[in-house]
Amino acid sequence: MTGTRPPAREGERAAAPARDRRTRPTYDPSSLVEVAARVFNERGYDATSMEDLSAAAGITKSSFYHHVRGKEALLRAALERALDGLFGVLDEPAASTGSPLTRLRHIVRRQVEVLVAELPHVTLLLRLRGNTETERWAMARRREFDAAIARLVRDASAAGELRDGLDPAVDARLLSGLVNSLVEWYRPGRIPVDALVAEVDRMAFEGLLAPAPAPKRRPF
Amino acid sequence: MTGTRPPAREGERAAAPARDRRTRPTYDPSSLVEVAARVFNERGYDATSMEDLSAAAGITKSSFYHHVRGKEALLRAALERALDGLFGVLDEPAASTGSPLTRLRHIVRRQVEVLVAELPHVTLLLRLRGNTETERWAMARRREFDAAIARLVRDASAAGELRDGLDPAVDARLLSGLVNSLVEWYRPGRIPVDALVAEVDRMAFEGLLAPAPAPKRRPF
DNA sequence: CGGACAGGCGAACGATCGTTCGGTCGGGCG
DNA sequence: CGCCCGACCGAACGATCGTTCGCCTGTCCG
Repeated sequence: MTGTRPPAREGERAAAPARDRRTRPTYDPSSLVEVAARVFNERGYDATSMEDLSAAAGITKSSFYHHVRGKEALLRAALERALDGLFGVLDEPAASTGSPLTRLRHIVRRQVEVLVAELPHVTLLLRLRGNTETERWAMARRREFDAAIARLVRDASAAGELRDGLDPAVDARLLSGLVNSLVEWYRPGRIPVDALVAEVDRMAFEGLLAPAPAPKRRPF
Repeated sequence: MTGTRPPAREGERAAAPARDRRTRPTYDPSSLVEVAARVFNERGYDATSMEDLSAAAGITKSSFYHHVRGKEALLRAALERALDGLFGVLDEPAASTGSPLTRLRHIVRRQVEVLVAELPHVTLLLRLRGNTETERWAMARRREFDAAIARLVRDASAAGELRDGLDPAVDARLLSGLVNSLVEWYRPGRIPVDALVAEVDRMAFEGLLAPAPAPKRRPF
């Protein structure tokens, strides 16, 4: 990191609890994970120093180590939260009842909601490069999730519920890519979550195009 | 980088030209940029050391500096190549003739082709965090490109060429996200480029769903 | 009142980072 | 031949990294 640092937004330090000091649980582990995930996403995991993290929490680097085992432990905690959210969707009853297409659409819609609810943690998950054992573990779990989606797309295609002439393997990738790309631009509060869910669902399954005025297909 | 390194694939060093040494232009700048872009993508820019880069080129770190100004210069060169490819699409005649929808579809299809042709460089561009001045410059240029897409989506929507009830701003983001997500999984040779282009186009504009057997809309 | 203790701090550790420097080697050319 | 110069290298630079250590300070409990 010889490079000049980004502007380092105002009040970044203010993330610390507003307790006027010297009251009991100043920093609980889970709130520190949240702070860490946010800074990891701003700078990238590798470019984030423990100094950056402790400063964002409002204490010095050495104090920070009283609450946290290390940098990689913070990463793992954040990634677990993301993965728990995603796999939780697969465990819902609606994820395994009905036609493949019905289940797929339900999972996609819920996946969008989890992405928004756990935005920093899922963002972190989607940007891993696999440099440490922790990262490779999380990437493997993420691949399992994607594989579940891919299986559903394949089943829906086999059941004739998807457009003809498409490659289910490619479409599964594109579908995941479409959903996951949310983390690159969505910020809470800009648009309501249910509107976002509807927009993603319609684009993925119905496309952007206006319906043809006089459909040539299946003329009767 | 305290973490254990990824397996470091076989023959990574073999990227160096097979010249049996001591012949003239052993390493030209542009091939080194290519090597660097590849390693940057594998490890992430910040996690990549000059040692990693020089080893991938087959020479020592100090020798590497005879061919290259520095780490950030390599990044800039790679990013320029990506941006030149993308903006080149906007300059094509077909990008400014015809209806907004026609122009949009052409740009999207060409954008996919550029992504594939310049896969490592565009991948690098899409993963920037903005830690250095070079990164922030490239991110700004990338935003200009995305803004051009967003403008076309808005125009197509205003012309009634897109499905009703959609938010053009959101759809532009989703469309870019869909296309850009290619860099996360596409590898050359797996599927032909034109098949990929067709698949992206159909998913984005027509959706995954099979057409309804008896269309209720516009019954005559 | 006193000792335990958690929270916080400055200073320092070994490692690794990007970069520089001085020097060796060997083919091309006057 | 002798000189030059580009390719290459080992060693070292200051900076910064993640992590540890010893110490101080207030608070709570017995």
